[in-house]
Amino acid sequence: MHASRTCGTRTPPASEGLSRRRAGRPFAAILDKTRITSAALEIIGRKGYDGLTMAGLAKQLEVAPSALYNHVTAKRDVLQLAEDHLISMVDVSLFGRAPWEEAARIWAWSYRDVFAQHTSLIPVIAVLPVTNAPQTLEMYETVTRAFAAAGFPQNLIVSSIVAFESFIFGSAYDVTAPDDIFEAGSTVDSTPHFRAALKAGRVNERPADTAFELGLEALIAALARSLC
Amino acid sequence: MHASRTCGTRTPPASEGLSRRRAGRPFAAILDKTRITSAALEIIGRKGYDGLTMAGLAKQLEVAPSALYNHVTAKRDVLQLAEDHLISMVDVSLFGRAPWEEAARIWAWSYRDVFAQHTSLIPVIAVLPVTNAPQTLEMYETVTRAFAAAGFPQNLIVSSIVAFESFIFGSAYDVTAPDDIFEAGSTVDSTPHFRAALKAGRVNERPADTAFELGLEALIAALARSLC
DNA sequence: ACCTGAACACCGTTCAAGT
DNA sequence: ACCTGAACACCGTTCAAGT
Repeated sequence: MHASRTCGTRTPPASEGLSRRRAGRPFAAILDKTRITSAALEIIGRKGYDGLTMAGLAKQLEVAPSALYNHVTAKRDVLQLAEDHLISMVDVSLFGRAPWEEAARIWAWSYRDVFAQHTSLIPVIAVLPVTNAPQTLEMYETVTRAFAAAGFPQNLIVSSIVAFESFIFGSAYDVTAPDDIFEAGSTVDSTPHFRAALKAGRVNERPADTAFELGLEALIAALARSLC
Repeated sequence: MHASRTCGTRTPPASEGLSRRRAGRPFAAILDKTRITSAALEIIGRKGYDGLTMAGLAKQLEVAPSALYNHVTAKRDVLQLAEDHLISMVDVSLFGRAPWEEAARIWAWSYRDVFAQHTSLIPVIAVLPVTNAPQTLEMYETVTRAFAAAGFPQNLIVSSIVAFESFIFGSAYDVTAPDDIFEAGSTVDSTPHFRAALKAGRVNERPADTAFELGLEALIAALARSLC
């Protein structure tokens, strides 16, 4: 992966011209979607979503920015490629091998954790047609099969998945919230009830986890009822 | 509101120089946060979040772009002002006047509807310290008081509100998803279970509403149990 | 078919200068 | 105190030209 950094001691000769391999044939393709995706993920991991620019991506790939547009039609495409790769990191391994509740629990937690580190992609996935996202489609297939096998009524499966996902995406944002997000800060306290509840609820040093568990277990428990 | 459009037939004299009122005193302030907020909301409503630029905002206010920076430190501030105004449109009127379940239901639906029209502000609110958002703080106070009055254990209130909000924000995105988001489109169908479930679940022409109701009622039902 | 180089039409933000 | 005008350091994207 990303061979351009720290690969041995190779120091690219700055003034020797292009060092790119060229076959005898007219052209050796330099770019493809796979290389673009992994370079994009590398940059996002290192500098965040705001640090991902088409110019920076091109630089990482040692290519002119305009060259990218031979493989993607817009920056949005790059984000969609990254998103689909991210989905493959979600843990669906327990579906079909453990009770439905337990498999859904592991799936939801890992789904949230993956996107908590990439909240900028949430607006992308939320509107992304799965047509262009094979990994995403595969996840839906796996989850659907498990829900059906667990005894869910056929007509409730997609709605249930969407409900889970909505909660997961919203909760992913919550993970990234600053610790002092609820600090009222005013000298005069016009929100005594809220402040008291805030104090009483601070039992965990990871409040986002407490809220996620509460909501997730509520969803699982209520949906499990439509099984029998 | 926004007096600069269609106010009578006033045609501003283009070549007569500044027509801005100036008192005898050194200066008449032209900008303030209120004017900036309402102008921003007007632009967002007309052209969406992507259409909101500092230059466009300045133009709407008949001012140089740099003038804005006397009142806000960055564009983020403008978005936070808009967000706080949006919160005041959420319906909290039933809290304290109706059973907890019913009040929470109305609150959640209106909260989702408001942000479904402004999904671009979700990343803003999710990380916005309430210190700078008086309306948001007021909503939390109202909701907290009602939850406490309904008999919620003090230490669960904030987590419950956060769980609701997470589900609401995620669901707001879902409203904006294109209708064909789940169209697999491939000739060979590698996702038969998912496709079948999709077909069976399409009972409503507003699938986002079906999923939201399912999840919301699950949350309400499960949380109501911690009351008694 | 695929890449380069130059250009276009924007962005948000800063800052000296004015009043 | 608050505004203007000019400038800065970027953006994403297009397109004629090369090979």
